[in-house]
Amino acid sequence: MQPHAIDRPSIVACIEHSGVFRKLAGESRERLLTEAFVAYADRGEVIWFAGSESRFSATLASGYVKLVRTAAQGTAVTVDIAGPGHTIGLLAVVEGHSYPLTAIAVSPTWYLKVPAGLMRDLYNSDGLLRDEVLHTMAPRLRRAHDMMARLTLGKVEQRLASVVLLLADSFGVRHETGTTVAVPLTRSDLAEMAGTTVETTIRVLSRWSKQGWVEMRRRHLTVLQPEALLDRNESD
Amino acid sequence: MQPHAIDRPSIVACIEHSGVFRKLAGESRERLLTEAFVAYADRGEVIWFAGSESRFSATLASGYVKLVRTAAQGTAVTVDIAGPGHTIGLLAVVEGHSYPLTAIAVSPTWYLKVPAGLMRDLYNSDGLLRDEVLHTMAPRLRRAHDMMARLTLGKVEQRLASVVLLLADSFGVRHETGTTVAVPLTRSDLAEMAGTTVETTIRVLSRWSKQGWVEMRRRHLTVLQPEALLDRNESD
DNA sequence: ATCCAGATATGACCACCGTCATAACCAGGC
DNA sequence: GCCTGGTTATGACGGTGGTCATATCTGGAT
Repeated sequence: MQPHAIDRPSIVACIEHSGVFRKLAGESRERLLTEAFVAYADRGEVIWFAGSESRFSATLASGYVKLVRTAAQGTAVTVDIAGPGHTIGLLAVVEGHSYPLTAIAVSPTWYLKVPAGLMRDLYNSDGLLRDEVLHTMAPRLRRAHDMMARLTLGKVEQRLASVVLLLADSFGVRHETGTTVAVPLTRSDLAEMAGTTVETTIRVLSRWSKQGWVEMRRRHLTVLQPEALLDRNESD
Repeated sequence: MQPHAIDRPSIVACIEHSGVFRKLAGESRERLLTEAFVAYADRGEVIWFAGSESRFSATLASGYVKLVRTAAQGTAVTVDIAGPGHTIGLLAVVEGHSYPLTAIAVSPTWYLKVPAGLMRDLYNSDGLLRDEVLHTMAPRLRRAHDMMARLTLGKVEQRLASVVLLLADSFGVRHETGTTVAVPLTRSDLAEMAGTTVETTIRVLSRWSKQGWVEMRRRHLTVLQPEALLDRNESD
């Protein structure tokens, strides 16, 4: 059907690639296998809206999801990105709150849908899972603080450099010439993350492109000289 | 000695006011009482530096602490503020990492110093404590995402309004005329949080003051008309 | 094939705000 | 008392980057 869509993964495959569920065994694993199910979201599709009741968590098997905060006027800010192996909506489900952020697929995405009730049971009964949950939260909090710092301080070009480097670091595929960001993000997405406009983002990126620091194709970004981008942060 | 310093609290008092330790009982509580100890930090004193090995967590009894990220050039950004009852350094200690942020007291502060070894023992043995840790992390992550969004989007005045409202919300003391922020923050501190300069912060605040929206004394800020500040976010 | 929406690209204008300079003010130390 | 360092305050100037306008390019749908 969808030319770019990867084949539907099995539940076992979802579990095996997941940071949170991988080590799970015994009855917990059994329940996951029977009560959780695989779902699909197309590019641009909303998996859940901020403010809605949390009914399930999503463990990504393939594809990428952006977590967006929408302000009153409609302006949106992407505060985090999740990729294969990551689980989103975990805190909301465990704590019984509504989702704080809107989750939108940025590429065709297969994921494991774990109902809230099941997730809460597993969390309460399985000590191992609790540890794993904490271990996934810690880096996210650190990343959030990190980005906060980078976003507040400095000029737009530095902020964009930070965003691009973070993306290359978190979701980069390395090859001889450089590192390609695996997430198919538009300039508009990047702008949302760096807190600037599409126009400025385009301007900065094409400047970098002319310098030979990055290479761009539609929705694809390759970092050729990360040092050059790093320099953009230090200077000034 | 210090005229502004509040009297040294007892260990029991620290535990009772703490979100994390309050419910602790039995052996866990015993160990806390014998192995943890009360410490003091003066205004401006560094409790720990980012990057240093995490040797203890700090549970605040009185006073306020800012958590700061320092960039390469020396510019600092305040990413979070902790008040009485809050525990900081928890994740670093439990996960065995070094502190990700620098902790600086913004007012005379009494706190409970819990050694890393003890904290890890308690965390591993006491299921209740694990839950509490997660419950303290969740709002912090949400707050971080919230601030990220507010900081990226919009003009400086809006960002400052967000910061001030958040402070009034988290640490405000309400009385007839308005809400006073209990944390003794300088304009420079506010600037660090909003990602702007001291000068701009002063200009904006004195504009608000002339409008009668806020009232200022040295290191003290009272919000008189929160709606007016909220409007600053919506408009434009 | 054609059409269309979304993505990419570039230019002109000017408001906002960061930088620098200068000064008054306040608290604490001696 | 005086002096010192931190905080608050205000003005002038210039550049960054947001806004608007316009145009081309690409991929997917029919």
